[in-house]
Amino acid sequence: MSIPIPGIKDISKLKFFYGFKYLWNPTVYDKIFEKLDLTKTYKHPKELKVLDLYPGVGVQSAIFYNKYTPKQYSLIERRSSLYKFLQANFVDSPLQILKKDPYDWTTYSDLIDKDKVFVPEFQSPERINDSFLTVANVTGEGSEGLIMQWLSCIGNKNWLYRFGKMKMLLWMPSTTARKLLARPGAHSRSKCSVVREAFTETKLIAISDADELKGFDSKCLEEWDPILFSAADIWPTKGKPIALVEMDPADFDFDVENWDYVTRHLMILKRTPLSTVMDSLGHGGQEYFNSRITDKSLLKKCPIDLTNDEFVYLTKLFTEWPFKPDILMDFVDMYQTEHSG
DNA sequence: CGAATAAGTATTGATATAAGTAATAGATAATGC
DNA sequence: GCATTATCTACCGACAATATCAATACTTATTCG
Repeated sequence: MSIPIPGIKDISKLKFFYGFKYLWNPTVYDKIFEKLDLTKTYKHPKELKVLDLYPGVGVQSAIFYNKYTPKQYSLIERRSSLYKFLQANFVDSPLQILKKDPYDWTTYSDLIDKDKVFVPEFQSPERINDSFLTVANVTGEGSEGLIMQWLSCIGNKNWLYRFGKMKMLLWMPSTTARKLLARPGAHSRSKCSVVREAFTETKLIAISDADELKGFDSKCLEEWDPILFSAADIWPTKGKPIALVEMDPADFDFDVENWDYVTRHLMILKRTPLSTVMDSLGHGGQEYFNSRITDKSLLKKCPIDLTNDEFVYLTKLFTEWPFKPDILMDFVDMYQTEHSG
């Protein structure tokens, strides 16, 4: 018995979407799931537990369940109009609808540790966890910060990432996807691009506006070959385009705290050559790094041009620096006026 | 030379930065009579 | 049915700073009749 998929007729009656957007067209979902080829990772879908964050109208949730019938499928949806919609559409369905806020850290500790309503299995990081998947829709223009926080959880191996290399399927605004996926030297290369490069293997899977592809690396696009659909396939239709990204945690081995300090401070002056920018890591940094960096061509590069491997190399030099500043003392206080005096 | 064009550069305005989300108002739904 | 109360969503106020980037206006340099 399959779960009925909510149609656009009903979806469009809903008033509030909280600035989020949802793909509703099942045809596009068919293409997406065909492309994702999830059974490659999840050989035994019957053992799979899925956490669905901000499922919204639940079209994807229903299609996913019908396709794979996982062991457990939990939707975390707090916003009342959407929660009610899910309740109404999925009565007596195996989908578990929980009225909790995906933004709150306590939601997860309650779910997993306290109430044990959704308990994922830990798997060692040799491979992608094949019994635990998270899908999320964070397409709200104002919620970009949440994605970035989740990403840093991969680096800290906390939050849901304490259960190993958990794959995440993540809907986000196209502009966010562009920033995340930017390669060295690209216009939108930023700290978060480096974070993504350092901790994950990430692919663009689908996007709601072909024009947006201009902002992505053409070599990568060839490899990803994302599915293009249209604004008419999403609801609400107005607003900025959205993108689906597949994010797998990757192996990394470096001091995350120092690396974070180095990348953050260098990327502030991302178009200034290393030969002159290194003082931003601390007094005397320029002298130190100029003497330590043997490769002259690296000194000519700017932070925006650096790969993560190069950032890791700089981090190594940084940790070896006898006069390096105390990175724990590093809170950038923009509004110093409040405290001086 | 001196006018036309090319190249350089100062000025302005827009956008992104990082990454716990402040607060309060004003509309809608629920309640009570 | 209607007034009152409770609940819910919408307001980017702290980017009250800085760098970069694109567009434009304005100088200076170069070409060539």
